[in-house]
Amino acid sequence: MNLVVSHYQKDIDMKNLSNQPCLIARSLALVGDAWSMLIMRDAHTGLTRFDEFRKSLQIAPTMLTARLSALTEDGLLEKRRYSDRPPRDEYVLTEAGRDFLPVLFAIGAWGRKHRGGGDVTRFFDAETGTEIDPVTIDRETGAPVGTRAIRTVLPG
Amino acid sequence: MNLVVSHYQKDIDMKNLSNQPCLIARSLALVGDAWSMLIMRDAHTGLTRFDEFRKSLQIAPTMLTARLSALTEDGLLEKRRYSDRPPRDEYVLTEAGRDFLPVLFAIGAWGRKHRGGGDVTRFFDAETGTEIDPVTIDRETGAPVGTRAIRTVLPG
DNA sequence: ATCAGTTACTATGAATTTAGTAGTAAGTCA
DNA sequence: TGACTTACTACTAAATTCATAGTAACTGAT
Repeated sequence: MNLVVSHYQKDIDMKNLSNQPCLIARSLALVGDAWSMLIMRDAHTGLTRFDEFRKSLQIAPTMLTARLSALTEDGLLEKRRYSDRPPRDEYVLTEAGRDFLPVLFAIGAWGRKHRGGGDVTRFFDAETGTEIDPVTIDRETGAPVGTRAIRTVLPG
Repeated sequence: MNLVVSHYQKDIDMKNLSNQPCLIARSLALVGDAWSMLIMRDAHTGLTRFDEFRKSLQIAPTMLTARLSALTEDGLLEKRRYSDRPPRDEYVLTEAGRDFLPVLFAIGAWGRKHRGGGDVTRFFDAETGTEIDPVTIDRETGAPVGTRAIRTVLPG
């Protein structure tokens, strides 16, 4: 009985982030936890295999299975067979997964400014050799986000 | 006893994201969960009071207390008394909190591209009236993140 | 003076999620 | 044959999250 009620609520629940008009909430429904973000980070550094993620993150295998499945289901990763015998799959970034990189860099830029210091991992442009300093701007005006007033328009 | 052990582990744990060299991990130690991100989103839309957040997010009060305390402790929000009688506090963004906006917009931009459709909340530049289209670029080269090869340099 | 209403919480216990360890399936390699 | 690899699943314990109810300290209306 409880299960029925709970299941019903889950389907129509206003809190279900995926159905909200706010795109931030919708995105967070998929990657709104640290493990998923860190898996995306590692995928961007080239990791593809279960054990690579497990060793890098020191994550429990049950959690890793759950997150990789969810990210695959949600279209950020793709499961690809790299060996038939023994059967082995790896997880590679999809286009949506690759598009997630700016989010990671924006988070990293915030961390550099507000949680920097000590030994940190740094990123350089491979062509110019300069350190990457990510800024999020509005493509239209070129103004960095946060430097101008914003008008929010709700749907409906 | 359990408390002592658990506290000790928390301080030296290699998994403690706050002490990692990766700035993404360090940041996620503070805001690596959906509630914290959504609170930051709401704070940016002008919400400051406990009940405003609670009603907007439909979050359990225990959770909200915990998140607001953590965000305050971590320097993204500041607790400010707005009434002495009765004693009432509100939570306002600090500079670090305000600097978090680009992260939210980067997440929203990803959502618009990959989870868009239906009714969505939109943002416009108050001056020009054009819709904001966030892009994260490297300040030095001007190249959007993800369009060029990156060299990662680990510390040590 | 009393009583409903507001705001910002805390208390409590149940439900759910996460964590950690061990074990398994399907192989390969020496 | 036996050790090793890889990608998991099973299982239990621990921790977190959730929902609901209740409390503290008022204000403002009758």
